[in-house]
Amino acid sequence: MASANELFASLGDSTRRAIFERLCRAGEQTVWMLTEQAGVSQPAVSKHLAVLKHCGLVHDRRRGREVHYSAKPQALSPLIDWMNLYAGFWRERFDRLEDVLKRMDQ
Amino acid sequence: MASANELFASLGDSTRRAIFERLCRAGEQTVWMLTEQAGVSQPAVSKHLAVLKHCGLVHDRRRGREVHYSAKPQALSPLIDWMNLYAGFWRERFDRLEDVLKRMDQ
DNA sequence: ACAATACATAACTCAAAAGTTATGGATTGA
DNA sequence: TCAATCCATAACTTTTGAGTTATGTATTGT
Repeated sequence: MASANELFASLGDSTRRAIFERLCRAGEQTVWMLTEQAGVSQPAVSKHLAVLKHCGLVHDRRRGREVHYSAKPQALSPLIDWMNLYAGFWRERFDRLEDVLKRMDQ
Repeated sequence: MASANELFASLGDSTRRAIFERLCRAGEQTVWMLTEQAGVSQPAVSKHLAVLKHCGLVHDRRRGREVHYSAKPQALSPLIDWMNLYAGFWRERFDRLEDVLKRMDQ
């Protein structure tokens, strides 16, 4: 499980976060599909994906010469924990979110 | 209100996040108190505080020649919204999958 | 008034990382 | 088998930003 530190650093880059968001919204995507809309070169996208993969935010599935990436939002849970700790005020909103994440673990 | 982008970038630096965490835990602190435990120089701390202030994560209160900084965790709310959004996408798909599985049982 | 303290800003250095092009390995289709 | 495609890695360049030292601006105490 990645640390909150790694997760914040990972999602701190806007290009990388856009890739993660697209995987969340549009589901599984090949590297080429991601490259088409990322605004950067294919190697740049591959490097971002490697970073995301390193902290568990994405999963890759090889099919022939294509590699399909998908989001793993469960990996966000250390961030949820961090927020829970430092933003106690917003308890109610967190409780709903925690339920979601618990179901994700199963 | 700062964007999720700015917040992620702000908290992506570990020194800066340590400062924010200390303000959350220990309450109001002067720049000097923060410098003593930050492991970096006073100007570095001031710059981090400026970044945190720019996205609303801290508030400063001048008292004579001291400046007291305090955390404003409410500023984290765009991050909470972001998490709710992207964990929510996952939940939707989970629900759809559940529906599919239920129909398969029948 | 003057020295000392607290902080911010300026100017700069330097390292990390985001980007590039070039290339290699694996797979598919002809 | 051979050209084309998909992706990753290597090598390199460039930019960003975190750190430094030096200095400026208030404010306090004597």
